[in-house]
Amino acid sequence: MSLIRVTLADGPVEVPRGTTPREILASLDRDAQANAVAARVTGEQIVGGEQVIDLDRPLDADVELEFLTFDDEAGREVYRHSAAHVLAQAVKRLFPEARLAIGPPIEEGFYYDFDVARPFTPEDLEAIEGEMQAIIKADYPIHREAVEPEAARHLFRDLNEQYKLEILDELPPDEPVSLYRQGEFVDLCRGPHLPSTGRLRAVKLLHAAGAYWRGDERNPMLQRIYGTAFESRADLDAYLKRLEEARRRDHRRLGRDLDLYSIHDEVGPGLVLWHPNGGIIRHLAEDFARQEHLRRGYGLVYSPHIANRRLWEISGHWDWYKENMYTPIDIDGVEYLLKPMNCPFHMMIYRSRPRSYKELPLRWAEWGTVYRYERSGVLHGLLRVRAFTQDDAHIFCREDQVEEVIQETVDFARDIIEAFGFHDYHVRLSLRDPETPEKYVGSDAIWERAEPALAGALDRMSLEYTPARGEANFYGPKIDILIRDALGREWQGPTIQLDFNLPERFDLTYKGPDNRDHRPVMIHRALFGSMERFFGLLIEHHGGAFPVWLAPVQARVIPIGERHLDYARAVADRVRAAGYRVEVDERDEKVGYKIRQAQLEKVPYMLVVGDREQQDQTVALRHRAEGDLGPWPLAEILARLAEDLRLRR
RNA sequence: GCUGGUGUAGCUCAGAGGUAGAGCGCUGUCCUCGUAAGACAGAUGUCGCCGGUUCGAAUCCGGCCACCAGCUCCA
Repeated sequence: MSLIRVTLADGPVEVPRGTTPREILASLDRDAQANAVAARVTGEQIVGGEQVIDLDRPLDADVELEFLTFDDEAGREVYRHSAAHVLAQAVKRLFPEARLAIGPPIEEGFYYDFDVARPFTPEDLEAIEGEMQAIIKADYPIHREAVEPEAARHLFRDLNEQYKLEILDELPPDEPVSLYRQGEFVDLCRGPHLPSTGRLRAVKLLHAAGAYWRGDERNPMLQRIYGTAFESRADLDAYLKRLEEARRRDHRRLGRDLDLYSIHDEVGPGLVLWHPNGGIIRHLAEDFARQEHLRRGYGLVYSPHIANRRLWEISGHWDWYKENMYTPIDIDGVEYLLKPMNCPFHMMIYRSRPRSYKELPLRWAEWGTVYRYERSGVLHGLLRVRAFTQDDAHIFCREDQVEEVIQETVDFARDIIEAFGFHDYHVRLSLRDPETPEKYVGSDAIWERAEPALAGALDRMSLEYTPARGEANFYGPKIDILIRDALGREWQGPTIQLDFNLPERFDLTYKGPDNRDHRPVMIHRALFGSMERFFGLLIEHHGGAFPVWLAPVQARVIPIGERHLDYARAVADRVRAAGYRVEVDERDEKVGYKIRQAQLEKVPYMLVVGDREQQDQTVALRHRAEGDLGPWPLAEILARLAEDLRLRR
């Protein structure tokens, strides 16, 4: 019998060919045995160099072997993928006519899609979850089986699993496919999986929702069941609790509780009213950003909210963006359209006179309010609305300036979002899909120069990013910065997009040193993205407890009794004179009541004044998070506020 | 737009064919108070909208609107 060499974390071992990871695991300690969910093998003879495999998959080459647990992302995926199979098995038992689609693990759990005659009810989910528990208890071994595609096709044809057949049709016809069996259940699946269903410890179904087959709305709608799975009941409970806490940070709830903004049927869905508390934050954010723009060489421009339909025909929006635009307004027999974007106006400014290479790059910014028709089901608080203000800008430059301009702009974007406390964001480089060049405008040559220029700029800044093939706009590649909301969903914030289309359509040119006309490269960019969305994300990021520089009320003076009112007002006057937003709670209530109010409103500082403070000319300082800080001279409080402002705390 | 769910006081929610309820908040009066809710009293309202069934509809039926979760799409 031939031996293979398996290298574990603590050194190599020689084992007979065909030994399984599980057999090797048997020689390790109990914890390792209890925690392993799958194995990762690395080696020259492994397809792709490394692979995650079942614990029962025989090894037939020299490999490095690493056991994966739930704590490894890959291990977690295996665990949850197996949970999805248990879900499918339970559904097949209770609803034999259900057709299986797909059931992958996702970031925080798993789902499985089914084609069923009637959608699942909450009661169905309970029953299914019960059946899953029975399947877990039965501890069916999970077997992998490699078969020829034709055999698999037979099997699924007999089982009437049309979606599995569709998937089979897209797999390479001459490579074996893998089937996974547990009890009476069989699924077409690449795996890997847990050794047995009993290995699952805490599983919970969360909700059901419709989802189109293959994510295409022309396809039939399937019923998707979402669930999650953890290694222990306690971890599952902790996760559910975290979801609950996230709900408390939801900007829609805080927006109302903190009186920041509102949306009304009478105004219209997706149309936001900013209240004074939200308005001051927006004002401060815009003010800060505007200063930064000027400092970085931007010009400020303004444009109207409507424009002649002809402009949108030139820009191409009328052709390819029509479904997002509102119906025309008739003015003296001419059609005008509400702007869904600001760019055409900036094109016209560029074109308003001849341009020289000497004046490039030109950077023009506008806080432009745009109007887009969004389908009714997609609106979401401040994060997805129908009228929003972009901190839009267009940069016109020569091709040789692209990389530098991109770099400067990414840098600007980071400075802005980090100033607001966002340090955990995700950069995505959206590239074209070279398979479908017909979907993009601009020559191959320009794409081939531009894409590496974007990547190069990110590399030079040592920024980690995810390249995304096929995510580019049809008019050019882009860099997006994604920010998470309270529930972990990612939203596009800053975006920097190259545009090969509009300079062409508007026939923009500049005179080069050769005295000939050249086409400028145009870059769209928005750093907040939209003020509405950014505000929504800002609310969730801080849980409503805005940093001092943004807090609508920075300090509230709380007099203990009526006789301290004059002193309270005097304190407030001095704080206000120093430039802060301060108010006095003059209501005839107990201190505890007023403090509770201020805490709930997340006012950063409470300045409590009574006999002692009045006597000593001090203030009893309380911070919303740190609590009672004792007596402070006013001058020191002002110094502390100044320091908070400086550090954007 | 699609699938499912939900719309009752400002908020959170109970009520399920017989004339609208709680807590918080709000208003008033009293209390003059030392770090997250003082006491008492009062007012909350087109039960999302329109239509139907019924002697009678918040409740049953139909249509519409909005919201929530997901899908598709996107700043």
